[in-house]
Amino acid sequence: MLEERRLAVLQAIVSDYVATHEPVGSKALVDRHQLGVSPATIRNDMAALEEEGYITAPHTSAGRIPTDLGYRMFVDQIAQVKPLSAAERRGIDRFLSDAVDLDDIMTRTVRLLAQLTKQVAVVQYPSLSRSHVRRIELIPLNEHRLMIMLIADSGRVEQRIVECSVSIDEIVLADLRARLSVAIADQPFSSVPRQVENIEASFTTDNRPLVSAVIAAILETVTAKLDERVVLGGASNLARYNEDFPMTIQPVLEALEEQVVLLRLLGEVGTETKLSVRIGHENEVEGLSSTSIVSSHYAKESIPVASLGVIGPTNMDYANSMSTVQAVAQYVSRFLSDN
Amino acid sequence: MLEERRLAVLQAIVSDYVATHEPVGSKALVDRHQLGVSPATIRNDMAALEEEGYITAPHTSAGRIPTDLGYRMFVDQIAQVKPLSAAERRGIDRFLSDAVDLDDIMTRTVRLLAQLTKQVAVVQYPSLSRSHVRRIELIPLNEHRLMIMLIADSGRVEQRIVECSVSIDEIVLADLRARLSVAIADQPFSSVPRQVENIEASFTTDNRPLVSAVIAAILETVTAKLDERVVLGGASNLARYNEDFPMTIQPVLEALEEQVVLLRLLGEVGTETKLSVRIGHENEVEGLSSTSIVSSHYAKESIPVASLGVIGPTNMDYANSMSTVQAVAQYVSRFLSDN
DNA sequence: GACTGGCACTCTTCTTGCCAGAGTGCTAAG
DNA sequence: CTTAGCACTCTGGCAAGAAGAGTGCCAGTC
Repeated sequence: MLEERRLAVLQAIVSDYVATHEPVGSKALVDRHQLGVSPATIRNDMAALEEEGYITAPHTSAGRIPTDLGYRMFVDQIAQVKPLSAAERRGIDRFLSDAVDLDDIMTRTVRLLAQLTKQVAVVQYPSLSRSHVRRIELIPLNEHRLMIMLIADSGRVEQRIVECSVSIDEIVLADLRARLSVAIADQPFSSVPRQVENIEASFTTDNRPLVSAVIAAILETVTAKLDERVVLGGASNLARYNEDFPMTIQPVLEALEEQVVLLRLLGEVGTETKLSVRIGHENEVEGLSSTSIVSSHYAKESIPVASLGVIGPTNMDYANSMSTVQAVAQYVSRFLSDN
Repeated sequence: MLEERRLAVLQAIVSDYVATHEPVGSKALVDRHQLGVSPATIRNDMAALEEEGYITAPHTSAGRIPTDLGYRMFVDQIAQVKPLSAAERRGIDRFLSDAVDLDDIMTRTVRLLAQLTKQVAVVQYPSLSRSHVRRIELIPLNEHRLMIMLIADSGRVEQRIVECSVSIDEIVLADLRARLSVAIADQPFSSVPRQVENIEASFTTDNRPLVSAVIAAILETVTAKLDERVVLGGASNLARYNEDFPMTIQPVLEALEEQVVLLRLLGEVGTETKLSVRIGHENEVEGLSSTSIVSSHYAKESIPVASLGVIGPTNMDYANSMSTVQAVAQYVSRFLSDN
């Protein structure tokens, strides 16, 4: 009974604080929740909870606010994520189903997330390292320049322009394209370096400059750009939580501009757990120690290909964020797989 | 003499205010600038300037701050934009010359601008309406889907996926591509709708579904996406001017997320004046009435193709912003033309 | 006629002191 | 284990006063 009620108290504190963003006191708690005991009892529980590190008091005579640990406990406790309403699901469905291509899906997803959660949203493009090459094209642009296009089965397209000192021979190019196509089409991107390594040797030395330039560019693309792209949305929602953390908006904005940081935030794709919540200092990126990240993988044909999520203040509405992120991830997965 | 000194006073007020962001009084003015007259004289001039609407006093006994009109006068007065230092120019050159393709140029440019001006930077991709088609490709992806690629002479690439109910015949596709290529290659994008309108008729009815789907997609791309792309950078600089305008950051962030708004901000490309400054309420976008925009066209081979610029508080350092924007625009123009 | 010094006046901002309110911790009793 | 009561502490808001900054105006000077 005791343990049980303490948990209830913690939950009540978190949900009240999340709603009001103000320290919550013992009296307010018994008023707003049916706990069946008096404020004094709650106070004892609160003292215990504070002792254990789940909540803290900003000063002697304010109410309590949850610590990161308290949020963590709260989040872990919500084992079952509450499902979205039918209307919300329909909204998501409608909004995403108008998308015409991958770029469009990504843009719409990020808007959707930002709008539904009122937080900053981040969506990662399907990782090349988890995709297969669908097609490669070499398109001559002029005498000395050509464009390489790599199309992934996820719909993602990478292009790159190659400058070549010698003039480009269309026949050689077609030959090269054919060989490349045989070597890497339908292969995972991760195997591309291995697959192309012998191609250069099969051309005459005359054509080597062109071939090696192309291959170098391909290698660069598949290695450097492997996970690179992310889109960001809803930055204006940051302004709202200025109210609570006046100081912290700058580092957050800075971090958001760094793609690398964003990618780290979304975390490694491939762990089994789908929905992940990182609270406050649990994420090691400096400048974001007072923000929480709720993220999830999304998949194409049941294989996780990338992550998406939202970033907000630690006192955000976890229940809502978690269910929204999960639902959106599911819808995106379905759309990718259907295509 | 009288008129002349008033102008000097206005200039002094603007430059002091821009530097300190605090109302500037008569005493401070004579201390920091060699005006050769006493504070009392300055006060008379200030009263006159206030009368004419160039400056205003936040309250009875604070110094004066420039009005939008005052900034306007100040900006118009700086006819000759001061050139950047050699070191700065070298920095720009070095940073941009590493760019490998158009995307890269755009990304680097926006970073450069944000960094040099400490403001929010916006760069528009070369407008399709000012570009010519260099090449068109139709790439089959599978039985029912193909990708259209339109490559502009500016290096910009637009791609789009087309879904087709009938299965795609490679021979027809090659034929279509050839005809499209003849029709629109080296033509301005604006003429594409006219050039393709008769192509459909030259195919047998069997192939019409495919052909019309492709043509519809092309039309959509060249019309809807004509000026669409912009990149944004340095949003974290917004946080800094939170200090002065605590309330206004939210609408600004919101406006920045709307591409349409950004495009309107950068203004129509094609007017003769290169460097443009819009101050405060001079720009009609709501929510940005306390920001100024310094923008410039950039060109490819002397034909202006798009704009770039910075957005900042009205009390920004105009001299620096103007010279930086101008210099960066020149460099970008050179890079585009050299390629 | 243009400039200057002086002076009264007006505001803001900072500090101080004070009071009310909220919330706690503790103790003693049910 | 729970509850009521009470003393204690801390914040936040408000008012009053002092200091500082800057202006406007007037009378005098070059």
